[in-house]
Amino acid sequence: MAETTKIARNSGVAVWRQIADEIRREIKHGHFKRGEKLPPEMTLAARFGVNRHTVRSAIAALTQEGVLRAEQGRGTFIANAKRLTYPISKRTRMSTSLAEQITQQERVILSHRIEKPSAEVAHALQLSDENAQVHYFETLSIADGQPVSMSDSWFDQQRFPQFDEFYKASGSVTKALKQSGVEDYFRKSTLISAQHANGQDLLHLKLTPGAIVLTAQSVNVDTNGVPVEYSATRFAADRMEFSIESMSLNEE
Amino acid sequence: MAETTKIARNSGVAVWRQIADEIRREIKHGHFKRGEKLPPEMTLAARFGVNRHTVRSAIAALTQEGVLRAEQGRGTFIANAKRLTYPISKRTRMSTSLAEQITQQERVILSHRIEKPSAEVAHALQLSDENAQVHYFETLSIADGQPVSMSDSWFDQQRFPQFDEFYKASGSVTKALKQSGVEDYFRKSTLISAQHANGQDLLHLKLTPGAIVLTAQSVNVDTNGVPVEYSATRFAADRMEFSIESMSLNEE
DNA sequence: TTAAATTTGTCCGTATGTATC
DNA sequence: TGATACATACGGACAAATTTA
Repeated sequence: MAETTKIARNSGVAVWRQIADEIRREIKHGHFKRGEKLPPEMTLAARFGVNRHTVRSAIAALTQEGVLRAEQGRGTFIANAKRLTYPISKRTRMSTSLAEQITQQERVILSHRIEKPSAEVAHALQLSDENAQVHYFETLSIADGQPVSMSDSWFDQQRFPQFDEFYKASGSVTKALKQSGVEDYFRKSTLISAQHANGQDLLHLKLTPGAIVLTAQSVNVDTNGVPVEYSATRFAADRMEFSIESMSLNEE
Repeated sequence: MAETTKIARNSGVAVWRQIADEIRREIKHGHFKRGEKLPPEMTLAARFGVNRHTVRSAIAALTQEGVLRAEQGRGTFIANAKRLTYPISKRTRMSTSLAEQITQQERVILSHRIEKPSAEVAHALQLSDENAQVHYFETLSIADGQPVSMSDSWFDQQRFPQFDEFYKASGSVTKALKQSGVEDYFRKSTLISAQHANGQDLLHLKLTPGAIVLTAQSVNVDTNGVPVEYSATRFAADRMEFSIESMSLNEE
């Protein structure tokens, strides 16, 4: 309650930054529990003896760091930290890889359409036919009620004409591919990058502006080495990390 | 010059967001070259018919996305995009993996000390001795004059007592390990995550607040499977991506 | 069910500081 | 040294979302 914290004016360090540092320190030292509400902006402004906007700058910085999460009308909350681990291995299956870490998971197909592949997709799926068509799916993965990833995936429509029916019926890529005649498949290559969340990500993954998404672009192939799926999945970076066990990785 | 762009007030979309979207669009459509200076805030404010602070909000959002880069006293510049690809494979060597993509590279040892391993480091290096000591190195990697990664790495000091001398002399982990009796070594596991850059990152990697770092924590083992190096490397996410070729990855 | 209060979000305006040219 | 341009901080007003009475 008391204005115990000293804010140094004209010290070379911006006031908003000092406030952010202090709030971060207090969270770290357990003054707040995860999920708990931070005092309102006006209260903090009074406590630190600054304008509300200065507090807002500090909160904005901490939000961006992933330390806080603000919700209009409700308040500002202490974000929780722990990440799920997603193993990237030859036989990674979305549905089984997280099973041990969570109690409940769900996959929602947001949209599906048949389209002409972009150059990127055609190259990944090795489609040389001028008239090639692909199934395009946009899916959302939810673990324990919280969205963790959004995925764009493409499948050869000529080779798998009924794939969409199978996929929609079973909700499983593995099952749909099996019904389409692909007994088994493997992850061939994965490209990992990170960028800021875009509008779509913010909406579906329930992120705040400034949040980070970890992107994995992967090509899955059948037992003959022919690509069957190309996908680009965007994970909420504060909820997920990737692990690669490479004792039998390629030499090169 | 003319105020051609329409800003819709009370449209449900914040004005600063509309301006950010418009500037992003113009950059994407080539209205500006990479490295070129954006018009001053006041000019943009006049063009869009808004207050300077509203333009600042838009610029802040784009800075955070990595689209722009503001420098006090100089101006705001269009950031450049293209990423280097870092292959994560069983025999990845920092010094050789990027050789084809860049013309010049350098590695600087920022600091070295002998310390007691943290629980995390002891576990990774499988050091059970109570009195274990490790070499700790902080290094900076530079490609074509631009910093790309910062690394913390640890080596068993008891097993490799002269490692620091060898490393400092050769500047190569591979050579220093060889001189220490390790003929060959392999990447055993890698953990990848992404977070916002901290103060150290901002300084050494020359990033702006809000920038993203891609983190790879990896354990390297000798031919007997005994850990020889544990490292945590932070890459500037806008300059690097990871690739994993997994035709011979683990089954599990 | 409604209305008021609370809390965060947006936008404007002004003043001053700091860094660069 | 002065002009330019970004950074910080203050103040006020209203909007939007949620919770409380």
